[in-house]
Amino acid sequence: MDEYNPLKLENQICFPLYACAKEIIKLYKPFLDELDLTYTQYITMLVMWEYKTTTAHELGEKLYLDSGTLTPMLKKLEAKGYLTRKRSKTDERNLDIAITDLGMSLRDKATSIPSKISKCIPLDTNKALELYTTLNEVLDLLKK
Amino acid sequence: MDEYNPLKLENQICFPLYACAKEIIKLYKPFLDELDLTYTQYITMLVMWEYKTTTAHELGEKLYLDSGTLTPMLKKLEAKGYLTRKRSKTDERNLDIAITDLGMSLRDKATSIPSKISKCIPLDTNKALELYTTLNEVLDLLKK
DNA sequence: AATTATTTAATTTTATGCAATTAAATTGTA
DNA sequence: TACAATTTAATTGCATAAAATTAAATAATT
Repeated sequence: MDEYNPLKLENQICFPLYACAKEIIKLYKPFLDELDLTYTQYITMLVMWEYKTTTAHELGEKLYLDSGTLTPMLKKLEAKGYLTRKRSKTDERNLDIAITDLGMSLRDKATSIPSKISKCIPLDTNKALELYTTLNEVLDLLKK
Repeated sequence: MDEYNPLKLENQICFPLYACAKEIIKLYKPFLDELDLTYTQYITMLVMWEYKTTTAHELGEKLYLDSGTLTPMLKKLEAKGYLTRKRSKTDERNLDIAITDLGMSLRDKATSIPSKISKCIPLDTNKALELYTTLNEVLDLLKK
């Protein structure tokens, strides 16, 4: 019997998380291709569909992304006509982001994605619920 | 009471996974900096410490990485003197990877990392065990 | 009012990550 | 033996991702 080896790939908490995240994001690809969105653009649109307006800073906090990733990506979404970027009137350091009608109309095409993805993931509903509850908890606690 | 909205960020299975993976990999940064390894280089060394020799192809399968990511990274690890890259004698399409003594000596410095990381992650041992058991199961099932 | 500190987006650099293509080697088959 | 199909690493192009730096604007302090 081998001794427990903490340096084994599968015994580290990071690796299954890392690999699983990549593999599951890959599942979204064919569906997102139909919407001409990359994965990061998709999660950005998820926030925009829900809140309609926000700031670059707030988006970064919600998505765990910094301006180095956000800035060029938001410019692309603006170029596609899905949102607008505008300096805030009250504090010009802030960048206000607002969804457009075109961006809002994309939402209908996206509603079917979550259920399609669920079918591709080999986890029963309870296990899946438990999984993302745990992960959301960890995320929350890591923030502090 | 709001209706359940599957398009909410936190209700998608992908997002907590994606964000959690990123945040947790970030925790490794200070420890890996001491070893002059990036995260992907670290998980590559985890495999090398365990198996000593392998091929580029096998590494890709274990780490869920393709040659576009592996090739330049393996060259960097070779440049640091931690491993060697050599065409296989029996099949020159294969690239044999072998750990060096210098690479092997790195292992001692890495043994303390997993326990240090565990202390940074707000999850009790059982919950953590359950988490990566579930994730490893999903990974396994996704392969089929 | 002037100066300093803070906040924020943008920029730069380095490292993944992945799809698509290429090129070399091997295998299978007629 | 030839030749087509397959396998594999390498290359290319594009999109993140994160750290470090820069620059602009605002807030705080004296």
